[in-house]
Amino acid sequence: MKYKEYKGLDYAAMAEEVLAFWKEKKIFEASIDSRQGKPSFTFYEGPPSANGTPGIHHVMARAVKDIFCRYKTLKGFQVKRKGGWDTHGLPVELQVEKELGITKEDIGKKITVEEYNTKCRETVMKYKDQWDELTEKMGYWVDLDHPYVTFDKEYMESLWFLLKKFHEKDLLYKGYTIQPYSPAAGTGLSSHELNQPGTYRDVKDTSITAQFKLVNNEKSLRFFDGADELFLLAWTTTPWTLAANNGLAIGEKIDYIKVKTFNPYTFVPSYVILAKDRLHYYFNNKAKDISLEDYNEGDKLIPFEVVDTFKGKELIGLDYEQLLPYVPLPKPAFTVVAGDFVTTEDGTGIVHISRTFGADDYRVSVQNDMPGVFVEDEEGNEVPIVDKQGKYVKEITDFAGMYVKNEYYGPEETPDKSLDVLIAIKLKEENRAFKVEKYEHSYPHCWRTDKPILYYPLDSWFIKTTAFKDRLVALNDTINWKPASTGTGRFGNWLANLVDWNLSRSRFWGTPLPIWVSEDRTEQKCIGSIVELKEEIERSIAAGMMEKSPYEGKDIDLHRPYVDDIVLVSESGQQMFREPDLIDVWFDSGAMPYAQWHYPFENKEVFEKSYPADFIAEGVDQTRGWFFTLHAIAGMLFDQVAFKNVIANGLVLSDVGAKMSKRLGNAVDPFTTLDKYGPDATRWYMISNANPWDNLKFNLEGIVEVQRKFFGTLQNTYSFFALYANLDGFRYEEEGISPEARTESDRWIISKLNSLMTAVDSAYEDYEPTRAARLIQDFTTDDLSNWYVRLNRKRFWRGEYNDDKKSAYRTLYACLKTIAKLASPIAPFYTEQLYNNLNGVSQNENLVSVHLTDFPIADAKLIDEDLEEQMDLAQRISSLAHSLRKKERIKVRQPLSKILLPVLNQEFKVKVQAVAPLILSEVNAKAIDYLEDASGIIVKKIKPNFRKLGKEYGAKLKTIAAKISTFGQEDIVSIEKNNGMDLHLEGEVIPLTLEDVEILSEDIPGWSVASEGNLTVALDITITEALKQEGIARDLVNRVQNMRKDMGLEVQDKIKINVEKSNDLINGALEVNKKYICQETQALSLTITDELSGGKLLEMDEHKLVVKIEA
RNA sequence: GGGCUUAUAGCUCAGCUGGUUAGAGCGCUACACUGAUAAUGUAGAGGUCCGAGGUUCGAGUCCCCGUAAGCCCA
Repeated sequence: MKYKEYKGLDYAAMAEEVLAFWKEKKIFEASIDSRQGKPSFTFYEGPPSANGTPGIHHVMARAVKDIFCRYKTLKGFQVKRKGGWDTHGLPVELQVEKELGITKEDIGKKITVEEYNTKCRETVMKYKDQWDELTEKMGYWVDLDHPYVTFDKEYMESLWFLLKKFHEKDLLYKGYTIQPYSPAAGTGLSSHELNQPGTYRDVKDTSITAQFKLVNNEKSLRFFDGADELFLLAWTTTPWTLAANNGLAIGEKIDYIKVKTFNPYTFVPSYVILAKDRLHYYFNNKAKDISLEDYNEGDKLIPFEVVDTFKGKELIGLDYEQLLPYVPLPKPAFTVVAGDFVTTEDGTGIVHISRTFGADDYRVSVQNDMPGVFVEDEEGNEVPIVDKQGKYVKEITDFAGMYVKNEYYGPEETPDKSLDVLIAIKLKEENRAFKVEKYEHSYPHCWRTDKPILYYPLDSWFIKTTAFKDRLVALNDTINWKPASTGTGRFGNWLANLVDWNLSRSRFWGTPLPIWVSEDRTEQKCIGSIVELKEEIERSIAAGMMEKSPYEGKDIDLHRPYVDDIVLVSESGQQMFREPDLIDVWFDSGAMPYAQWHYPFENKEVFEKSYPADFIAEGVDQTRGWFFTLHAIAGMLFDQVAFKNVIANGLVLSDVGAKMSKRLGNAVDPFTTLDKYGPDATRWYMISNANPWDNLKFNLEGIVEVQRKFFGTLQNTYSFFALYANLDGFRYEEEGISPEARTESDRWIISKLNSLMTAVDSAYEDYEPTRAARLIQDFTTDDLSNWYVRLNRKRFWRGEYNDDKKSAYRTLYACLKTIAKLASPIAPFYTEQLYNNLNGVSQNENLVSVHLTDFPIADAKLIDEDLEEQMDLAQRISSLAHSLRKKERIKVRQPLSKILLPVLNQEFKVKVQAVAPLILSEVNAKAIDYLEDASGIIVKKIKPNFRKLGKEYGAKLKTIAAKISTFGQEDIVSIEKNNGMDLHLEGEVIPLTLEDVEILSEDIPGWSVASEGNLTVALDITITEALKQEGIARDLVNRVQNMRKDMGLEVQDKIKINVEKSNDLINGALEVNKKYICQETQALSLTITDELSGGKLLEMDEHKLVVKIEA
């Protein structure tokens, strides 16, 4: 059996083969089964939605997931991973509506809810095949045969179970949110509906800048400062909300001013407060020089004087009087609070807050506990001061029954003066209006009725997440976030500013809220299982509430419309109807740890074993989505984290850093990419190029580079091994020399390899895949290929199959096999092939797949740091010598007699001596001449040790450094001899030790030198006759080798060389180096003849030579 | 508007707790090597480390204020 040899490698085709192999041998299954009984490592798959096609960023996200599942498998864990599908939600509904050419309006009219939902169910899996194909092709191992599907009855039953738990704990309650609402249509609008083109229109509304009168008390004393009355100016384009004002918001960092002026309508002298930046808008600059005394009532120009300036922060907590006191409110209403939404782009920099009619307003009111303006309706329910038709309630006595927008009136009924205008007049009369004007702005309109919408409080069900805020924060602190900043920053801040989770959605395709409420709304029932639902239906039928169950004669389906038809009976015997909302789809996905196992109805043990997750990974855009809902449900119901480690990966952008989108046409198709470059290079590129949490500027050239640089080099190295191993019949059978007894370079690469194992292991362990990939890549290209193989090539193809050769094979074999294992989580296909190519011949591991192996464990005995350091020296010295050759224009093939190397200490010399043969062969020189200190020809340089001196002397460092730089050779010698020196500086004595300075050799007089850091190298460039001849011999070897290749000879084929007699130098060179030439070229003989016919004329520098080769 | 992240060579990225010539790969140019060869080595060109302040003997690194880009929230 031979190691497989390749002529070029098609990575994509290779991946196909490996894929077929995995399938046939069921390797994925085996990777789990073989870990039976071992500790489990739990991974949760965040469910994708299959109603869209997968993109290249999914390859990224899934590569990250796959890497750690594979790694943990290698580490001996059993890693079960269930696939899943997210199936509910608005995107599905929208797609169905698009396909059917209908709108939400038509549901229940042109199409029944049942038909609609059936269509949703079909549509949501539309691209499942593509997703499965991508999963398979990219090598993402996840159980696709038993996925969880969020629309499954069992899955939804688990959701109901969880919702009931929230309900039992009194954490599920009904409140309201401020939503776009169309009074004309009598319905709320989704943000999606609001984003339809044409919704926002420019309209002219009456805007009012109102004067809110500050209460003069201890808190506000500093601002009054002599004023009788002091007003905060706040601007609104919806004056009808002023009657519902409950607070004023300012920007903490904004500068505000107090201005002495006159009210333009009542001419009353007034003090007003507004943002400094807005002064020019409210006061005419032409009036700035007019004195307040010169003002006469009715003057067009109103004088003003800025009398005070302060930061917004100082205004927080001030009390003011209610502007339109129709409905009284308790404190802390009518207080100044901070709002992060306040700007000075328009208005006064002070914003009127109405908890019932604005989303920002609602939020800031809740944060500051400010109540909103509500009244009671006939049934005793709290309602806002505008009813659902858009009319003021009776409590607003002056305007009761008026529509708040003139557009809501019928064509004949529209009053001349709109409510906004009437309010403006009222405020002007009361000296409470500072400016009234028509203002043109963009305002959303209802797409059904064309009339303006209101922001209005609508019923919503909430989960009381705020009750668990502290606990959720504390639990989050125990989670290992990658990157950490997402956990502390983005996610941490989100938790710190947590508001209750709004669960309600007014939709059709989703999990219905399992809450039934009695007619008088005093009784509630939350259903937590199918069994319970069935029992309640029975009870209801028995009580005569329903004639028959909607499920009679068919399977239970918890979707709409069936649940809507269920009328239950309350304890007191009332009818109970289901709350019409669906729940937020994020609850679906956040509940997957439980629902994927149909917990608690089935699989209790499985669930308990796999909870919480050890690891999850998704895009950072999931912070407020999946990451949060997982965390909230786990924290609130189970007092647990849902996941212990999480990678929040960044986005995949186009090569110029723009967002990829199908619309812009810059989206990269994952399938063509995988087909063209293969999955390994694609994955390796994505992981090695940048950390997954950084955004990736996706560049196909980057994949090409990875393919060439990493996979090409690795494949070359393997091919090299395979070529010679096959020739020599190496099969890893014979006992070789133990690793400890091998050559320097063998021991060095083995040491490096063992260091690599530890480093890569800890990189994976720390969830740093990029670090792991780069470590493996650097080892492969730099250490293994460019140094070890290059320097040891001859050992593989020259001479007998002896111990040294066997050692070389064993060493290279071990390196390649270990790389296969270390890299297998990232590049599962190529490494599989590499592993099986190696192990398939040697059979020294009884396994059929790299993915069934154990992660390599470093042998500390084989790590030799001194040796690694020595080799580092060898590399640096060689590199310097090469640069000298370059400078002197002497090619490497020309041997030189010696390298000169200054040695400042014996330790250094010993290290270099250990690797001297390598250096000599690398730079083609005969010897190293160590220039000892004593030789006296080395010129030294001294540098202060800034790090050490800086700590000790601080500011004096500058003068010390200046002094040191003046030192000559004698000073340096003296410091070395006396282990230091006392520096005399401005009367001070500074004891300088050897550690305080760095001494290095700089120059060797009379030689051409090269220096780098503390290394200096010189080259003896005298070329003797013997050296010259040797150079000629090497030139000939080179030419002959080329001719052999041109003739198509195999490596092991023997030849005869005939050379035509030339000048003495060349003839001599050939004679002297005959043996060498023959050995290098597999020649049986080298004959010099007087005349040679049919030979080839070779040009070697200035020499010419006729040569003929016979096979 | 708020929160978070990023900004270093033409491109993609390193640069640990602050330490004195800021690195690598790719690309470009030149030279070399040669039975791994569509590989490889050496060298060269290429940098206001996004900008302005500050702390410090010393700042790519720490602090502050900006600018630009991205994401989430509003």
